[in-house]
Amino acid sequence: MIVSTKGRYALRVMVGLAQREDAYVPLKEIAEAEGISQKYLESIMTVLSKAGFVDAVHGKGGGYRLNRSPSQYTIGSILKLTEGSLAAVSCTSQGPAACSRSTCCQTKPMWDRLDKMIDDFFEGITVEDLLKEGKQ
Amino acid sequence: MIVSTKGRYALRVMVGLAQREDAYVPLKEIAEAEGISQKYLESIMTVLSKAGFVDAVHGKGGGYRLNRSPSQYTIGSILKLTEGSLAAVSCTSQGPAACSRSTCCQTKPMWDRLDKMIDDFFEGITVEDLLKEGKQ
DNA sequence: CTTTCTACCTATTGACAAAGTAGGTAAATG
DNA sequence: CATTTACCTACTTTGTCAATAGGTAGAAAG
Repeated sequence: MIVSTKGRYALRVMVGLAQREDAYVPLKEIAEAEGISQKYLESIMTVLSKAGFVDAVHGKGGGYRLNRSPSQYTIGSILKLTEGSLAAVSCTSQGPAACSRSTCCQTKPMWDRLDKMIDDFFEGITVEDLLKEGKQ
Repeated sequence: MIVSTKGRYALRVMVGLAQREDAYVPLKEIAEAEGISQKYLESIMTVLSKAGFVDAVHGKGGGYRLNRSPSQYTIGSILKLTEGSLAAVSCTSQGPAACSRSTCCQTKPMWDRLDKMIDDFFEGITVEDLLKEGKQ
């Protein structure tokens, strides 16, 4: 599984917020609309908020909303934020966790190409694209 | 992580066996060459053997070898066998585990396209391709 | 026919992360 | 001040991956 529920929920929430345009939507409402546990969703919204992907306002009439146009959010940026990484295998990671055989491994170049392909895929889609897709 | 060590080890073993051509290579030798635990590798070789991907011969002079030309093995076929599935997300699975929102989910079409892209990628590469890649 | 080499089989363990839960604190509004 | 909301820290549960342990059975050589 390359993308866990965390990233998938985040995407659905972002598309949902895009549909609501400039309104502030409380967490409770998002959770119910998407069928996600409120408590679990909290941890996801915190990440989105801290990274500046959404505005958050306390108190009555508050909640979350996007702070840019849906076309300004790539799917890749949202997934990298919530998942940490989109690597299909651990082989391609750098630093201390790097594979000791990476210099001679005959499969490594393939993993690099796969990573590149997946990254291009997600960076080439925006929240706006998903919005439109649903309306067809 | 879309591909675990099981699948990655299996690929490396298949490429390794391809290099040895028609010789029977004992598990112990493969494990040492690839730096994989013998016992763990056993479970992988059993899968490859039962699926008819390799020939296995007992006793002295025995071991494992490929039973087709390296060009006859797609990477996709090996990974699907050892990993069970190459799905990037659980959303795209059919049957009882299917997502209840799949019919209305605005992200689902994207996951379907991703799965297709990944499948095409792996089905378009063979063990022979990886062999050549290492020699460049 | 016995020893050695090899594959094959079943079960168990440890580590880790994902997914979800619980209970409280702080800010904004009316 | 009361209500609504976001924010924070910690915990539990679950499941899978990765690896380990200890055997059985087949094939070949001496």
